[in-house]
Amino acid sequence: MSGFDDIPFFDEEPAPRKPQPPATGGIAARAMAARDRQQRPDYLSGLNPEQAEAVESLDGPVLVLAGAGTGKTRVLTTRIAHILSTGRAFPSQILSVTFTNKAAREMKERIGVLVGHAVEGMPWLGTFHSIGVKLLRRHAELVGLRSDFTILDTDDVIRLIKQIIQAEGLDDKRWPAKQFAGMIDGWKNKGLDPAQIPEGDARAFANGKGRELYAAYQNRLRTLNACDFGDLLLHPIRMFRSNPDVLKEYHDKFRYILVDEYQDTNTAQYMWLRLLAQRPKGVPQNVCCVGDDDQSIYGWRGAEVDNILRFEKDFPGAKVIKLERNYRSTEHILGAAAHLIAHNEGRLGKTLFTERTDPDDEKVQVHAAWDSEEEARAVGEEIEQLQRKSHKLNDMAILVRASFQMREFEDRFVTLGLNYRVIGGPRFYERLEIRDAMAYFRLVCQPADDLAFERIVNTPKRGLGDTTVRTLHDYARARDIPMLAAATDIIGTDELKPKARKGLFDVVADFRRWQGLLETTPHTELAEQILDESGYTAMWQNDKSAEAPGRLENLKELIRSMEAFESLRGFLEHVSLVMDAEQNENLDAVSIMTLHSAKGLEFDTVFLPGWEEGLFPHQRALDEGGRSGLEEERRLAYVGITRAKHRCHIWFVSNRRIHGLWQSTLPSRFLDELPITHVDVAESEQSYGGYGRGGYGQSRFDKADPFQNNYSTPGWKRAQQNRSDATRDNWGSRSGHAVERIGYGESGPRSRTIDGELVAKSTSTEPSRFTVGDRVFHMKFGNGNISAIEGNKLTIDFDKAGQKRVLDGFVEKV
DNA sequence: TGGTCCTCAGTTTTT
DNA sequence: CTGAGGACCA
Repeated sequence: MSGFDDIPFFDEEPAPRKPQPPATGGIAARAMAARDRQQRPDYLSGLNPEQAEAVESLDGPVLVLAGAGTGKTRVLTTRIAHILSTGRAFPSQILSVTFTNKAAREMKERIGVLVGHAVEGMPWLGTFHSIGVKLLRRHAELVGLRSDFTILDTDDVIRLIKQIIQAEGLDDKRWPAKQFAGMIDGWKNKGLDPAQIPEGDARAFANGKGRELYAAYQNRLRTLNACDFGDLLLHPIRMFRSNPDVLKEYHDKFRYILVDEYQDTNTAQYMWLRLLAQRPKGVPQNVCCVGDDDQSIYGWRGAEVDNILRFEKDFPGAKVIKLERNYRSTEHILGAAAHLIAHNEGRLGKTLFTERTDPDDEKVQVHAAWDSEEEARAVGEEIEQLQRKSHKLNDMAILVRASFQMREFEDRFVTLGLNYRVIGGPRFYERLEIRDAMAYFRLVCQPADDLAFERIVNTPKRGLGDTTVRTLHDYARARDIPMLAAATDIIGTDELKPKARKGLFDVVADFRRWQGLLETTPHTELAEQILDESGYTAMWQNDKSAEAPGRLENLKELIRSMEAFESLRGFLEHVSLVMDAEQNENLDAVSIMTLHSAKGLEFDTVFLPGWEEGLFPHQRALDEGGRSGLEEERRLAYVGITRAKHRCHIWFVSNRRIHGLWQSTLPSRFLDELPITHVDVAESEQSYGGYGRGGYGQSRFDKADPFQNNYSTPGWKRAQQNRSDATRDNWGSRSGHAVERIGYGESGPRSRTIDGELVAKSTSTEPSRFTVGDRVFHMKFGNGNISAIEGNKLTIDFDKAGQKRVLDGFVEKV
């Protein structure tokens, strides 16, 4: 390597004020390094020995196995600061990859703080995808694109695929575009071209046309000058493979490579990294990957834990550093988490420990509730109690397995007047009105963006229905021109009816005018003008529906958020990659989110509701993922527990409403995998009965608490047995215990209570043992009369609880 | 073209 | 039970 100034890139920073980076391994470098070791700079002083080693091992491959709360981000950022301040590389010579924009943003901030003075940029710190875009914009022509290609999001992709399926003369109902989009995504995650996909996969869709459709889709993307998210990884890989000279430029350029959350990389990302990390024999591969195999929870979307497990083979001579000293949680929380995760096989094996022990630290609490309503109520009460002891709501979080669980908490918090915020719900940029507006902007910047054209050509209504659009589409395809251009042509002919022609004429004129203003008018102003002149704003102003005002407000917000950008183009690029909008952090509120979105976060108090078989671990994970599915669920549980700093409260319920029907549930097997030494079973003052309090009968907890005798009540033991049985057929065994009785009615069908589908199907043909008008008793709702029967689903008018629908296994004739 | 009815499905999510 | 998406009719 001769240096950096002969690398022909123009966006790199000018000559540094700091010391010149000497050639690696040079005498000066070693002297400087020695000096730095003697006078350890500030930023190194707070590190523990393992962290310091991870930061200072700069030559050769390094794998940092960073357990939860062990200072992973700190190591990464300090390592970069160290590289910079020892003059080993310029910011532009460090490639640093994260998975989310948020992680990238945080790293930039923290590096800035560490280095003190302004570090220009870190132009190559970003997500795999944003770095992919950057590479592609420079070398687009090498993969058959123009550098102004557009990036399609999921919605665009689905619409495009739908068109392709229809164009093939296939029934798009039988072969849903969404499903195929998922398949393509899966293939791209694995780095597969149409030619490379497995024969079985190719046959599985559309009577064996899978491969053909995938190829057609790629062709279509190329004509549209567009990429989907997968292409942002695959195109650079293709480009590097077929242009070794270009790859070499980047080899010379990137002196250090860092990868965050390595356990989440998929095969394509892995190939990408391998390519960039290649070095001639004898040249050290300065790759540093940071991750935690125990926190790999994205297998279902293509992440390969294997990548991290295989690191030492992939990068010979790699140094592996484990960070196990935890700075986040109490010993009880760590003890519980460690014991749980130890049930997984195929781990690299870390055990977190902490040096702080405080006898006042609370153990992990396990609570039982009668049903999910009570669960929400009780959690709400706990939160209020903590609040009274002046704990901040911001320090509390409810982490659920599936988003439908959020609703009951939200309902409850609304009635309590408790502030909450839902993290991860539908996103700002995915809203209808925002996407419409964006389509207008896209088409102004990108006249060839047919998907944008089709989206808004008749929004607001301009009398341009399906027929017109199809005519335009065919016209454009036949001549291989964009649809907007086709529209321009076609209005000069008499191919359209006068009404459509007029409408189209106006649209074309509008866009031509806006395009003309692109360079001269400030972009926020132009954006507003576009929305007004197109009639889009008016469309919502005239809309009387309840959402309309909100939508208008969102449009204003959209314009406002554009102010931070220099141009419409810059804004569009940002949005296509960064779909998140910032949350209001000033409000003190409880966070509600899924376990998946909680990864990387921490809270003083964490509530983990819904620890029941079938929900957590999720039935589908077990059915589809088998053993590895179960292990991933267990890692998810591990992630959940390790989010907590001081208090971790786990809940399970006996009855949960699934698809509108009340079903009885069994405690999660994960509860049994917690160590009793670090866990307390919460004894609650209040009745677990909920409705039962009023005298409909006793809650099962009045008689038997499943936690008595260290989790060894007969019911629970039996539940354990049933679960571990390979055959799911022995549901007949039962005793007088309440748990059993609820789930498997005396003479009811032999069906699994957790799995709603099985229950529903297995009985649909059998005649019901009940008839309308029967007087029945239900454990939760008490007495009532049957008013309707559908298969095994009963509609019952309860005396006190009102009308409910329940499964027949839950009630008895009186 | 717009609204209403019906059917169907129903984990997790980033880019 | 809910929400989405499609079919169907005015």
